[in-house]
Amino acid sequence: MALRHAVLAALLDGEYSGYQLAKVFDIGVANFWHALPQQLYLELAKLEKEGMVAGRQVIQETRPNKRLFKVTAEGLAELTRWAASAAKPSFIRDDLMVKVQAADRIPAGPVLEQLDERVRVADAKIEVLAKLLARLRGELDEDAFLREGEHVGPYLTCLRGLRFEREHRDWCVLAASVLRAREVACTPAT
Amino acid sequence: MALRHAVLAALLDGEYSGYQLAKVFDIGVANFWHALPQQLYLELAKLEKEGMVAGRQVIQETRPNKRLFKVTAEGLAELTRWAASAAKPSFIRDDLMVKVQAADRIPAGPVLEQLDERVRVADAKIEVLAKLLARLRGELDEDAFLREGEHVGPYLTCLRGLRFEREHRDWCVLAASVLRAREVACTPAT
DNA sequence: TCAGATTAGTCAACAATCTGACTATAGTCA
DNA sequence: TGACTATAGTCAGATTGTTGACTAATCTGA
Repeated sequence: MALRHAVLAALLDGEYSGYQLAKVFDIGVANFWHALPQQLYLELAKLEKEGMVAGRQVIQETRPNKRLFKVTAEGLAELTRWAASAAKPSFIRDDLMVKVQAADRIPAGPVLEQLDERVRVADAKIEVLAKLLARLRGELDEDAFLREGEHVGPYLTCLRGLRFEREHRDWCVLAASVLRAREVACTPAT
Repeated sequence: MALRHAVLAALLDGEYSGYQLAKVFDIGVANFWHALPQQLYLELAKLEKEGMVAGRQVIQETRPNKRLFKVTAEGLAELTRWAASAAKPSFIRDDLMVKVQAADRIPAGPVLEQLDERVRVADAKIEVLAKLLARLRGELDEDAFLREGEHVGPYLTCLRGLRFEREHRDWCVLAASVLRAREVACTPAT
């Protein structure tokens, strides 16, 4: 039950509507906690009922109205309490790695295509994250920001996301080249 | 519904009982697909009912009896079919990253302790994975194994696991040192 | 002007996962 | 002898997460 805490942590950045939160989640928080918009709306509703977040209606003329949420003192207390309790070990789920695990027993072709596609997706993600980090840093260089910048938390987690994507990308390139070389070695007639 | 495929991929290695599979999962497959023993037993039962795996009873005298499972032709076909369908994007869940995200708004002390603990856990995991890779490699060096070795799939996925752990470790060290430096800078009286 | 995208959000049904307790037998160590 | 660990596996119940459809307004481009 840590989605609630991921939501609270994301809302520390400022006031967001459910819709905006979904966007923010997708580029930032999704690096360590993936969630669908539906989950977020539901979780925000629960958190509001429990007094962890406070919502306020914003009437808009050119857009549908929305409700902005911010973390209450109680929400911050809950986050603090939770942060002090033991963390569960991290875990990854990755279909593609399952496929690579089996790649020397099943046709490698489709897996190779998916590895290539992943490289493209990772490259795009790397670009987005690099830009986001530059924006968070502002005028400062990385060392200075880590020493003195505001909101170093989101910066650190995005940095982890960036490094993860780079590693992931490099591994996909390696795996694809290894499997490709072996495919050629096995079926020289193709 | 990819746990079934992770189980099939793991069983390609050889015949395992549910209990053994749980062990194998924990060190190898858990790098990209985490599952509890209960899930595995359940999934094996389902897969057997559908003819994807075949179980055979092994009577033991010094241990409780067990059932060993292997992938059937039908199971391999299902795995092949699935491997050719589109992979979902990978996702991570990590409590500790959520805590770091919030670390500049809540007391950082407990988070720092957990980061240190993570470094220890990651170091242990790195050692286990390095040994596992050396065992899989046998006499060959890495390049040679990737070119000619048998079962390159599990090798590649373990390699990804090792790299992930190293990155994770390094990031935890960085995050802890950044947060620690800032804590000292903020509260010089402590 | 009409289709499609964007903003903003909701709901129900279903599938997957986790928690925690449970049964057994055999081996080890003090 | 009694406690603890390892092997081997099962079950029910609760929580979480996913799928897919739905409402409704406005804005954008062909």
